[in-house]
Amino acid sequence: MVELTRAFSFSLKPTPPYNFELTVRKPAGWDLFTPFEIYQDGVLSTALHVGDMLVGLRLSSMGTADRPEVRAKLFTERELEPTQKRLAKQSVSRMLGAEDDLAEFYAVARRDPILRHTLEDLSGMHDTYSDGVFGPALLAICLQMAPLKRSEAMMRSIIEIYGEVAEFDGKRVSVWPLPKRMAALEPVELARTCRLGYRAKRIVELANFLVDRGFPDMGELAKLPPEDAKRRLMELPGIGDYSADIINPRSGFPIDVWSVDVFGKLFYGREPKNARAAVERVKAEGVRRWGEWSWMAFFYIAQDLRNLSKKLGVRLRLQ
DNA sequence: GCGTCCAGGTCTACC
DNA sequence: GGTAGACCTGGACGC
Repeated sequence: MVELTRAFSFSLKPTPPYNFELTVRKPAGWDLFTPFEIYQDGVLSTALHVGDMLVGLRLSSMGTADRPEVRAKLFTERELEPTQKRLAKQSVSRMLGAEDDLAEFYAVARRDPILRHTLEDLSGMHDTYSDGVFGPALLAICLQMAPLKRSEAMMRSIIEIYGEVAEFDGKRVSVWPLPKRMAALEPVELARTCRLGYRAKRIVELANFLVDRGFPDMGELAKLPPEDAKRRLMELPGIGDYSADIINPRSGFPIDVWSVDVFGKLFYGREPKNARAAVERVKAEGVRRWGEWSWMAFFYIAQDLRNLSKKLGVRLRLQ
């Protein structure tokens, strides 16, 4: 456990519309940074690594979706220099999607027969990002070839056994481990302790790749053309087309055997008979329809399945 | 209770 | 360059 006793506060003025609650607590249950974060009375207590530094974060909203203001208190083990504080504030702003302008996507969505329904429910929901690729990559690997329940169990085990616990503001929050911690493990041990099966070997190889060769963080990846960022991500051990689409910031259309049913039904009115065989076809149709906004379309639809089922009169498989 | 199937993919050997 | 087959595990399902 790491006690984070130093703190500084700041506020962010995100680009409106910005709905704080929808952004930090996604309707489909996607975590902001860790499954162990705590949301109570409009306040999110979470923790993460910024670079190699463990930080705690207390987030709340002081504004509205149209005039947003996010109050943040950042906790660290040691006092930060002014420059470090400025960089940390920039990182938090980027990770919360505070600088992303939704206007162009919303213009596309309002004209789209499927997406327009999601705007009624999710207006102001921004996509969020982690700092490094290791956490999202672990998530993607745990999602491979497993029911969601089992994927969640694997992720929780990794964090509980090998992650760090941040203690700050009277709370304890467990976070994803850093690559250097996982690189030192024996795959057999990791597989046994976290019930990871063949994924353990891939995770250790991935950790060693990141430690030995380095890799751009999410901010650097976001500056690359999306196809270049995806190519870089697919160089990582255990990361293929689907996983790269999950990790790639602001890009991708990650169709798998679950989402192929959902989007098959939305596009063609029925679930494909052979889900695996239909992945490429459904993915191509999504990219054809939504182009550069494919990821945002996927993101908004995935968060709104229950409402879309009612509004469109189709039965969509929930997550 | 037991056997079989398959799930929010990726990698490798083989052609 | 394309593709079948292997890969951990555990819940669901049929019998």
